[in-house]
Amino acid sequence: MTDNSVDILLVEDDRRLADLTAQYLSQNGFSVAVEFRGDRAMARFNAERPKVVLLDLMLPGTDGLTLCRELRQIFDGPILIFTARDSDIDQVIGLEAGADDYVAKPVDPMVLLARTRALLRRTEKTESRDSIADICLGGLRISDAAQEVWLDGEKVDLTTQEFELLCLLARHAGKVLSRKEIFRLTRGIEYDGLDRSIDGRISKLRRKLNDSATAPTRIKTVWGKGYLLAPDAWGDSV
Amino acid sequence: MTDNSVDILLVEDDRRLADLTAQYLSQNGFSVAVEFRGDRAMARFNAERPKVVLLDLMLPGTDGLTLCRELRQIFDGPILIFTARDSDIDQVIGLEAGADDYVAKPVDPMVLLARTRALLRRTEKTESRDSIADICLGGLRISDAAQEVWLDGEKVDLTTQEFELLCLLARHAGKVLSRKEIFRLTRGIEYDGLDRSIDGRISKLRRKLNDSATAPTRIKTVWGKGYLLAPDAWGDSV
DNA sequence: CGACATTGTCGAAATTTGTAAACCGAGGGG
DNA sequence: CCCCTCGGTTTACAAATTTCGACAATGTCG
Repeated sequence: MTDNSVDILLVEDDRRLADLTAQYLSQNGFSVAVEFRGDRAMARFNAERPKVVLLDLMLPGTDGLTLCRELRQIFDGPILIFTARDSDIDQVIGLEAGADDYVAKPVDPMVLLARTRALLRRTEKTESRDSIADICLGGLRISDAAQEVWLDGEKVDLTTQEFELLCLLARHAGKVLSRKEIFRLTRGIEYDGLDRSIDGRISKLRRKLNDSATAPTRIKTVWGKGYLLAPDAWGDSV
Repeated sequence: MTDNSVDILLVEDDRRLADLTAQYLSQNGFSVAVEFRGDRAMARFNAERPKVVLLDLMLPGTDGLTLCRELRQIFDGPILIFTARDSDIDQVIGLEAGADDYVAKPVDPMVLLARTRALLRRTEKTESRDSIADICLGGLRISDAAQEVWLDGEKVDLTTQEFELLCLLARHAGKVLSRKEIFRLTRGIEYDGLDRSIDGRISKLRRKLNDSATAPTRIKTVWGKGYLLAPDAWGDSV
């Protein structure tokens, strides 16, 4: 899944600084991709799939803060803002925009490295849920390897896309996934805001899993947000 | 939810600064415990079980850095160091010692708050999986995981927003929440002062929970302030 | 008791979702 | 090559949910 992706996406318009920083990070074991323009950053993010994003705020094209908010919609990993704008209120705004850290320029690359490491230390600890054996939730068993799903001992016949969607929801059981995220993670393209294919697939999935839209026990709708797979709310293990 | 534990443990020997900081954090919805001595910090941590630790480095008793490393052995949650020692190398050492963030004194409490929130945002996202205890108040049971509400054994059918609102009130049961706060926490936008959607939702919630506006037993109106969810054993004095 | 501010409730308009039916393109026989 | 099937997408419309303003009811203060 997350194979040929770089570790760090560095969004910075000052090329000399960007090169220096990238070089330092590379020397310390990270693979780095550099993007100079704000308006290309999202596309670049999609292409590179980095673990961390280091973001300058003053960018040609899109504003860095806007970028941060957009990124946050589809990216769970750490975002670090580093910028010349350094007032207290700027920091607060940056952090409220969804950034994990905010450092003022000029910044010693060593500090940037230490902070990046601190962020990764925190996120990598929890992200060990990628390619495991089976996922079991209530009467549901999802075999990732065999691409099969069993419900209360009965095998459920799902199409490829239905299976992908169920897997995705299961891997993030209990968390709401927006259509935007679902689009990105299953098809790698941007959600245009009016596509209904996800809804249709959810509808079919619900039928096959004996679930209903009005009183769902497994796949729940969070109005205005997205869908979520309920974790084992059915009594057994906690 | 974790109940009788505080949100934040503040370890700081300057009492005036500690009080000021603690007060500011309290005003913004966090419960805070303050510890002045480094050598008592570990014991205090065990007693309080906070979600976050804010740590000064210059302390009587144990050194802050040592404390940080020890703490890290038994504590997975966020540790934020804030100190007067501010060289780049100090930062790196602090972060390598296991801290999640490092800010230089003097620091605006607003910034400290924003950074604490950023840290909590990141850890709570992943920790919500195993701490899915239900909230129970009188005959009311709110299951955050399953997004379900039960009243006296009967399941109550709520919409997403109604559920969000009830959850919010329940998490702060006994505390008045202004429309401004409710707006910010449920929709992330500012309250314009004349929108009535909250009131409308409260109205519907009351009906579904068999509560009345004129003689409320659960959702009480605090005139000119906002709403609050009454814990069960309550008369009417506020 | 007014004058004013705040809250309760209703319903129309706008937004979002559920779902069935139409559509489309890629195989797979015949 | 044509026809058929199947998975997948798009369209269309109904249903559900939310927003937001109107207006009555209620509370506060002088």
